[in-house]
Amino acid sequence: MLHFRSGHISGGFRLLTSLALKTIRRYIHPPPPDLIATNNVINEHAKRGNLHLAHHMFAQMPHKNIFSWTILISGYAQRGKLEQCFLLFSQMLPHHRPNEFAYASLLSLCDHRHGLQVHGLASKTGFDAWIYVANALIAFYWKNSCSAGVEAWRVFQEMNFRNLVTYNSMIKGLGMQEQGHKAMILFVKMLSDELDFDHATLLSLISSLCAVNVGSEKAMVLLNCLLLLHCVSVKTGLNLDVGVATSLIKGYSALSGDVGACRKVFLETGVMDRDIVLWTGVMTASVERDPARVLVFFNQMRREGDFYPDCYVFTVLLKACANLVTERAAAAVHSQVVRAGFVNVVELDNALIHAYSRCGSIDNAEQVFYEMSSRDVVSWNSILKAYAVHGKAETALDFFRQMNVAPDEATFVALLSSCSHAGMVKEGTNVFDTMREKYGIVPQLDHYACMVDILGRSGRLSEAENIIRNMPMQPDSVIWSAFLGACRKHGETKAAQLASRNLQELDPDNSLGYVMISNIYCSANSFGEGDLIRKKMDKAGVRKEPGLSWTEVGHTLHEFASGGKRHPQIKAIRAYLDELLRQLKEIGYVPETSAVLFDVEEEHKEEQLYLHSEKLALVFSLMNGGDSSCNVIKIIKNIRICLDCHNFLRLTSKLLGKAIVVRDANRFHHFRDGACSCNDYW
DNA sequence: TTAGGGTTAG
Repeated sequence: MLHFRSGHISGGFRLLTSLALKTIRRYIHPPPPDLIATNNVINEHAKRGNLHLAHHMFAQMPHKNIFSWTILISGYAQRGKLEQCFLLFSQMLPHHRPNEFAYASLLSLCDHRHGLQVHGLASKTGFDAWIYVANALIAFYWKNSCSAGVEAWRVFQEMNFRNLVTYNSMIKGLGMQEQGHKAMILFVKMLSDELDFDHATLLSLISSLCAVNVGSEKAMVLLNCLLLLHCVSVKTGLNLDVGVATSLIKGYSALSGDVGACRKVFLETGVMDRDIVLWTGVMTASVERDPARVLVFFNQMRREGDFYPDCYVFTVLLKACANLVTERAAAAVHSQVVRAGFVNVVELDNALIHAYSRCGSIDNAEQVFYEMSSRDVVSWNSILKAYAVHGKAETALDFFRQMNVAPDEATFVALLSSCSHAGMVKEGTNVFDTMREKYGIVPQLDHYACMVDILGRSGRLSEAENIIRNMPMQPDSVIWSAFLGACRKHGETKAAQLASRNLQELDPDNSLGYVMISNIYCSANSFGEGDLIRKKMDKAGVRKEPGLSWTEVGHTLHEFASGGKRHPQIKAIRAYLDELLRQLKEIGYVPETSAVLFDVEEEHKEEQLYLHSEKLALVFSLMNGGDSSCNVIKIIKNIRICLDCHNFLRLTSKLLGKAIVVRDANRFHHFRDGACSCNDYW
């Protein structure tokens, strides 16, 4: 079928005439059967990626026709071999006029410069009006667009005839440029043009919705679009297509975080249809909210299908291990990665650095980083972030000086949080200035939050407040909670009231805005006012996150709640704890009763302190021989560690000569010989 | 023979 752009009618007509003549000639003088047979064999080899063999056969051919050349060019194009494609294309020119497939193949892998040359040549020969070439031009311009797709729109608008691929390419391109709402509008136009859509249309549309970077109001609109597209896919049966199902899973995960909806889409696919991409999609959807489920899915995938995990699967698995904070699982995945032969895969190594760091093993994270043959900005940011949360700010700053790739926004978040964890005001301020002046990176909310934390916690509250007042965007809840934390540390009740009010307004479900100010009042013995705040919080239906700790003994992760009433071994734990406390008191432990913020008698305050979840977890680990796989006792805690528990763990490490690592909500504390890596600044 | 689903720095 031929189609012409306006203004190219005469060129198109000449082309039509010449092609018609060629067709007639081919009819009168058909190519010999052996030529067709050889072309077919070369095509098979090229499609399967046996390009050496295909090229060898091509070179041996005494007579080649346009198909022989085009088949090989397409084969190289599909494997991304730009140089070979161009070489073949130019070698073909003296013998044959390139056809639309040659142009389209070439365009599919062109960079901007080469693509413009191909477009120029196609225009000269009139081939740019052919729908195959025009569609390929649309895809090319979206991929290489520097102007939000202006050129792609121009090609689209100048086409007299558009088909399914035209619309699919436009929708895909709009998605790539984060214009999902426009993709939906185009989909409606496509329907009004009475064009049928297919699985690729839905797939691109759904993906385009996830790519839009919007606030919460627009997220609702996008979620409604997703629900609509889900209905359309069910109605047409396209939800059974494995690609559509994968994009639906990603859509629900990104726009609603509804793990149940993701699982439902997954279960609707046929067991035999499931491929590794679908499995990766459903695992990724669970990795933040239900990381344990990722491991369940992984085992199910191995049982159900003949799949060998690839880099993507391993990367998601490692993220699940990081979120589960189990070094044993991370190390097991690491050994599988090595056995599967994945070496020097930068994304995988980055995920390993992150997983080891989050599981408390900075040494292993460091080792992975050292052994990488090439590192990208994520690798550097991952190790810098690791040093930040493990309290190694000097090392982070030193590594930054050695960084041989351009830093980005995340680099400076890592550096500023290093300084904030270590209380390094001068260095932090210097990093903040350098980022703007030397690297031209405009500070975002995260950077301002770090600066408020650095200045506020060091006691420079008025400077921190100035940052909040003068920042170019509206401060968010993270900024106010950093400021509120600083106010609590320095007993600044008045400033805390302001921060608390803002926090309650910006994040009404967050208990922090209530709990912190209530604690400030209680610390100042204003129990009445503290109680009032708690009542206000209850009335608003906001619940304080209960203090929980976890420790791994044997192969099981044990959970402890503050008070430990529900733990089956609580009697034995308390007996062990009493003896430990007696010995600790002998070496100078004094219960920090100011850490108990209720209006109760002193002796009851002590009693409450002793039952904090991390103390129970530590005792349980000691009673059961700790984690026998390593010499370190590791405890994970969901909220910030209190002053008394910090003292208790510091002295226990001295008394028993044991290393203890605690990860609280903010960072890691490495206790050894009576000292903590945070230098008691947290 | 053009388009078309999954990964890493919270």
